[in-house]
Amino acid sequence: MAGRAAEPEVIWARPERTGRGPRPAYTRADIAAAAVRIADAEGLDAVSMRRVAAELGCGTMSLYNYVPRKEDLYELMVDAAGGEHELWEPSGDWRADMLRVAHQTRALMHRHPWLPRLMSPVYGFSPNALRYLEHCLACLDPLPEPYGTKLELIAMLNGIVTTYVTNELATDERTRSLPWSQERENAIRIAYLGGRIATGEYPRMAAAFAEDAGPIDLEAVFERALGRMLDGFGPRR
Amino acid sequence: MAGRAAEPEVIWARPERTGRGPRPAYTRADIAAAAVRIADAEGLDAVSMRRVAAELGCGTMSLYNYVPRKEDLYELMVDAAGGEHELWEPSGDWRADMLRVAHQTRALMHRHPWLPRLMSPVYGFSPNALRYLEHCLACLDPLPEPYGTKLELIAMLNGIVTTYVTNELATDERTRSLPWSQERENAIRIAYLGGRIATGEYPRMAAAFAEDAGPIDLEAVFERALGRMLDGFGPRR
DNA sequence: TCGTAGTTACGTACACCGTACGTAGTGCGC
DNA sequence: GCGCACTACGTACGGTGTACGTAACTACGA
Repeated sequence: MAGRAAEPEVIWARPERTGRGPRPAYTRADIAAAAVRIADAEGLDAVSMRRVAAELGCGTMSLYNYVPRKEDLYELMVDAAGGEHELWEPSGDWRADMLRVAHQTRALMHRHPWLPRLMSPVYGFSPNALRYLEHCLACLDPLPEPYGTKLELIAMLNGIVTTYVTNELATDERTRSLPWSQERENAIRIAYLGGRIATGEYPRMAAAFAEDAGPIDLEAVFERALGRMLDGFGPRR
Repeated sequence: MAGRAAEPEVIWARPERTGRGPRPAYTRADIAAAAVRIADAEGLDAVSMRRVAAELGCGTMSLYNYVPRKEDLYELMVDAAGGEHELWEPSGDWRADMLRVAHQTRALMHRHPWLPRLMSPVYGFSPNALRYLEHCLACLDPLPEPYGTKLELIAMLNGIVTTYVTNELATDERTRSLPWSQERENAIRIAYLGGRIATGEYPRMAAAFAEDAGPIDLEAVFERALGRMLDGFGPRR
């Protein structure tokens, strides 16, 4: 009694099972899986404590025995998704390996479109985050730089992937979600933008739109961004 | 009657004033300013339709005359913050100018810590976003690349700034928010991480932490990231 | 072996959220 | 001057996170 002590600790620091009392009906993995299932099928906003509890088949407040705050539920989800990273024996070519990491992360985020929104702090040292980091560092073994630099590289890689995938997803979303037909939405946008540009206040924007290099290949843009970033590291040039 | 047509359009495409009926009591700028004031003082989560209406001194539902959905309120906020960008006559050195842009954006985000969270799609063509883009393009005039490449550069710059500031803010937040004293929180984290590392499963992570190059200088990390990114562009090397 | 303390489970309740809808009043364009 | 499009705003609905109280259960210390 006397108020259960609120625990600010990282969820990974508290043991999943303490030994006292009846054995918990679910594991953290169960809970994470349920939340991920909902988020995949109905979007992140559908993930509420009530909904997850219903998916598990337990009372809403029972969830709070496993997850002190909703934020921690999110951490469980991110970790579960991170577990889908398949790791491999480093090839010896750190550049190729890091490109492969980036593409895998991108695929992961496309499979779980809610991931980017939950990844604001680069990584929270969840079990699978540690596995992932260790793997990246292993891939970077051939790179003659201190670990500090390697961690910077990894952070930057994750940042770029997150940024680009977020953009891709936003574009997808925009074209899919509204039944006001994409053409109508686009027409409105173009009309507005065209009107703005026609004022002559933005000559370079006008030129950029006039340039019109056909439909932009987002995949290629992603590739170029990665390449340029990795060029910034590597053996002293 | 017959249901007011829900309007999916971008808020910037609808005129602020139509001419008919009583003149609106507030301008979009008033509303944006109120929301920004609240977000700055009490955090983004304190920005609710009710709260903003109260700040303005009007009824909650009156806000919906100006802003069809809450999401549009966010757009107003982002645009208002974007208006704080001070633009200058390009120096002729595009690299220096872009660094200056980056630092200014970073400062802006530190002044308005809620900004990164609202900037998921790189930019939504709000009035101030257009001003900003045009200015960046002007700074990039000396760079002999097509506009497509320049836009990629700008997107990447914004992405990196957002990523790094998000990290900085998360760190700040973590150290500030909880009165459980930062030492306690840190101690728990270190203990957990140390325990994990001690298992020997993560030898490179262990080495990375052992490297211990003193307290990390986030500012310097930011600078290096920018430099490396800009190196990826520039005259053919 | 047996209390008892620490857990699990979960229903109820509260304060808050976004916003659909209806109604009343206002002032411009025809 | 009429009518209509607009502003203003109160009420209400279905949702949210979660504090708190209670009952059942089990592993440990005596």
